[in-house]
Amino acid sequence: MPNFIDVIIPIPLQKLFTYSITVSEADFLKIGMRVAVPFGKSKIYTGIVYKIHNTPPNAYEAKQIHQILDDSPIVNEIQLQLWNWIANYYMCTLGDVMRAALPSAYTLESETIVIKNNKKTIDESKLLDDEFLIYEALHHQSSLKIHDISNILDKKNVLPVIKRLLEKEAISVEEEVYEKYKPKLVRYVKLNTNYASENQLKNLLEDLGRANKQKEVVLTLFSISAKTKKPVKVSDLSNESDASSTIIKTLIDKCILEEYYIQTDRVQYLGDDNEDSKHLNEYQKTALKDIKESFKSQNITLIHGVTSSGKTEIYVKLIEEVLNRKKQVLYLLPEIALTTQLVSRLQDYFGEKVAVFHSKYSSHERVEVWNNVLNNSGRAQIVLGARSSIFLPFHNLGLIIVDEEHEQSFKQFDPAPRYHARDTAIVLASMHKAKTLLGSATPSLESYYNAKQNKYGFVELTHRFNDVLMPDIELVDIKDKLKRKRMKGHFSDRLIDEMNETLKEGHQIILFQNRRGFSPIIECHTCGHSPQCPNCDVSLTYHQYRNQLRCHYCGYNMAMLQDCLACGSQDLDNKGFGTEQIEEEVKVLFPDYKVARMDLDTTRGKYGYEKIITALEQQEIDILVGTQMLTKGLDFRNVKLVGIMNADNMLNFPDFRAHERSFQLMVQVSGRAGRTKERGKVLIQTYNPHHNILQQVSTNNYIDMFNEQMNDRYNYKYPPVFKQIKISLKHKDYNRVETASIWFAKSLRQVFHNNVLGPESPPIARIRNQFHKNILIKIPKQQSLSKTKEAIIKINNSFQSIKDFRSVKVILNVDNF
DNA sequence: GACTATGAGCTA
DNA sequence: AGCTCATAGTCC
Repeated sequence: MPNFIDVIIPIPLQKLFTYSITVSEADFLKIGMRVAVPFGKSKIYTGIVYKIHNTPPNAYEAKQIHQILDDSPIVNEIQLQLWNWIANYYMCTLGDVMRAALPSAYTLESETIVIKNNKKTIDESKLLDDEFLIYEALHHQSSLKIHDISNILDKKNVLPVIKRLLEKEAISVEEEVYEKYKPKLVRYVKLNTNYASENQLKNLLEDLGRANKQKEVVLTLFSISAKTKKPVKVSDLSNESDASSTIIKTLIDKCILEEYYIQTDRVQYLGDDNEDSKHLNEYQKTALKDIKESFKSQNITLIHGVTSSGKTEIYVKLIEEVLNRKKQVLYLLPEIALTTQLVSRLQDYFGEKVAVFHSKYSSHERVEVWNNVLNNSGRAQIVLGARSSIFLPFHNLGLIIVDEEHEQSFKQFDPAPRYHARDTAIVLASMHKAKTLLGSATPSLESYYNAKQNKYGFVELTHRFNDVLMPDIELVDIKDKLKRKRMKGHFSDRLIDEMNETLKEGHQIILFQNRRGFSPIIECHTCGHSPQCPNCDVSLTYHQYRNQLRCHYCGYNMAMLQDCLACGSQDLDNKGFGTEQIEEEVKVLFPDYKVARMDLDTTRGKYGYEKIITALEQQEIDILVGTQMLTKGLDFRNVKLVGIMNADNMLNFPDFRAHERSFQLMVQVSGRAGRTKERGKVLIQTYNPHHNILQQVSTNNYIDMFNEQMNDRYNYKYPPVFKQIKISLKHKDYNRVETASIWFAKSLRQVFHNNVLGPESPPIARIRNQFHKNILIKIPKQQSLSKTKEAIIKINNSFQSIKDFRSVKVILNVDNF
C-alpha cells in the first residue's frame, strides 16, 4: 500500500514536498486532487498531489496530511504534464506554475485567528496600551484576524504583541482554513403549502385585510408565477411589487411565504437562439479549404489575413466542425480584445457553448468556468480566453486558435511563470493531438519565419471583406511643417484639414499617441531641473486631470508643482506629449465635437473600457484619442480617419523589436480606418518620413519589412534566428548588484563565450528602489536549449552559494520578447 | 511566499 | 536593558 505522496505547494521552491498518508487515504487519493497540508510551524497550504509512492524520505520525517479537499481530481494528467513543460522550459518552479494555473479560490491558505480566552479573567490594568486595545476589541468582536490587528494598532509587525497576550493567557490563537469558493445561491420564495388550496388562500387574503402592502406582495407573487411558470426570485418579487425586503421578511416570518435557495452559475449567457454561421465569400472559402488542407500535414498553421478580411468567420466554420467531432476548442485572444464585441459575436453562433475566461472575472467566476471545462459541460465547449486560459482542465481539445498571434501581451513578464501563451498553446495542442491555428494581420517575425521554414503551414487572405479598399496612408513630415510654421500644437495643417473634412461628412476619427498622461517631463526653464520619482530613475509624468505628477513604474504620485523644487522659479516647461495633451488640444481645435480618451487611466474598473467602445459605436464620440489599446481587433463601422500623432518615439524605442512592433502597431491602427464601403485615410506624422518602416507601412508591404528585419536579426544574432534568455539581477544596493552581475556574466562567458551580453544597466536602472542589471544570452539554433539551461542553473546554484550574493534577486526569463 | 530566529541600532 | 526593524535561513 502506498503511504507517501509528493505534493506541489504554491510557493516558489524547487522541490516537491513529501507527506505521509493513512491506508484509507491511500485508497481514496488520486493524482491531481488537492490536499491541505501543514507547512512550517503553523501554516496550512493547499497542495496538488503529484505522485503517490512508497519511498520514505531519508533526511526527515514526513508529516501527515491534514485533509483531502476533493472527491475527484481537479487537475488532470495532461495539465500536470504541461505544468512540467512550463517549469522546465521557462525555468521556474512547479509552485510558480500552480499559482498561475489554479483559480485563487482553489488554493486556500490558513489564516491565524485570535480569540479571547474566556477561561481566565484578566486584570486589564496590567495590560500595556496596545495589548489593551486588542483585548478591548475582542469584547466587541468574537475573533480577529492578524490583518485586523495590524489595522487596529496601525503597524506592521504585530506578532510580539500577540505573543505577550498569549503569555498572559488573555487570548488564544487558532488556524482557520476555509474553502474560498462558495457556490452562488439565489434566494427564491414560494407560498407556503398551507395555502395551496383556493379556500385557504381566500382566508389568507382576508387575514391580511389591513396589511395592504403584504397583500400586494402575495398577489404579485401570484401574477409572476402565473406568467413565467418558473420559481420566483426574491429580487424579482421585491422589484415587481415595489416592496422592501422587510415586508417580504415579515411574510416569511409569518410562515406565509417560504424561502429556498438554488445554486446558479455566476456567468450566464442570456441570449436567444443561435444564429447560423454566415456564408463565406470566395476568398474566405479558399482560405478555409487551404487551412484544412494544411492541417492534413501540419499541426500548426499560420493565417496571414489583412485587417478586416473576415478571419473570425473562418474560425467559426472551423470551430463548428471540431464541435461536431465532440471536441473542445480554445480560442485565445489578447486580454484587451476580449470585449463584448467579439464575445457576443461568437455567442450569436454558439450560444451557451461559449465560456469566457479573463482576468476581470472574479475568482469565483473562474472556478465555475474551470469546473465546466473539467466536467466537459455543454457550457464550455468553446473557451474564449486570455493567456491564462491555457491552464484550464481540457481533456479533449480538438483545436486551439491563437488570434492576434503577434501580440506581445501573450507573454507574461512579471511574476513567474514567464510563459508565452502562444508557444505554450502549441505544446498543449500537441499533448492533445490537436491542431493550432495562428492568425494575424501582422504576424510576428518568428511565426512567419517558422511558416517560411515549413515548420508551420501557411495560408494567406489578401482581400478585405466586401472588397473594401485598404486605407490610403499618407506620411506627413512635421520637421518641414515646423519650419514653415504650419503646426498648431501637435497637429499639422494636413491633419487638421483631413479632420475637418471627415467631421463635416459625419464620420469619426481616431488619434493614436503611444504615451499616456499629459507630458512625460516637466523641466524648469531657469535651472533645467526636472522632478524625478524618489523610488525609480525616471522623470515624473504630468497628469492634468488630477493635477498630479505620477511615476508609471511604481505608482508614486505627488501634487503638481507650482514652482521648481531646485531653484524656485515658476517658469516650468512641459516636454513631450501624451494622450491627455492631445485630448486638450483637440478640444480647443474642434470645440463643437465630442472628444474622448482611451488609455489605462480612463479604462480602469470593470466596464470602463466597454463604456468608451459603446459610446464610439453609438457615435456619441466624434474623435477618440488613445494609446495602443485602440489597435486590438475592434470593429468600428464609421471611423474614416486615423491620425498617428508621432511615429518616431516608437521607432526609436531601445529594443531589437522596435521596428517590427512599430510596423505591427501602425498597420493595426490603420486597419481601424474605413471598414465599410468608403475608403479610409491614415495620416502618419513623423520627423523622418523616409524611414524604411514608414515606407513599408504606407505601402502595407509586410514581405519587405520581414526581409529587411530578418536581415538585421541574422546580422545581430537576434530571435528568431537565435534564441535568447535574459537574466536580471535586482538589489537595493547598487554596488552589490554590480559585483554580483559581473560575477554571473563572467561565469556565463566561460561556457558561452561571446554569446553573453552584459551586464548592462537597463534604461531605467532603478525601479521601486531596486537597482537592476541585465545579462543576455544568445543561443544559436544548433546549440541544445536544455543543455544551455542546465549550465545556467548550475551557475545560478554556485551563485546562490556565495553569501554576499544570496540576497540578490535573480530572474530568469526565457524568450524574453 | 511567509514565518522565525538572529543581530544591529535606537531610546530611556 | 528593552524595544523595533532588517536580514538570513527554513519549510517535507
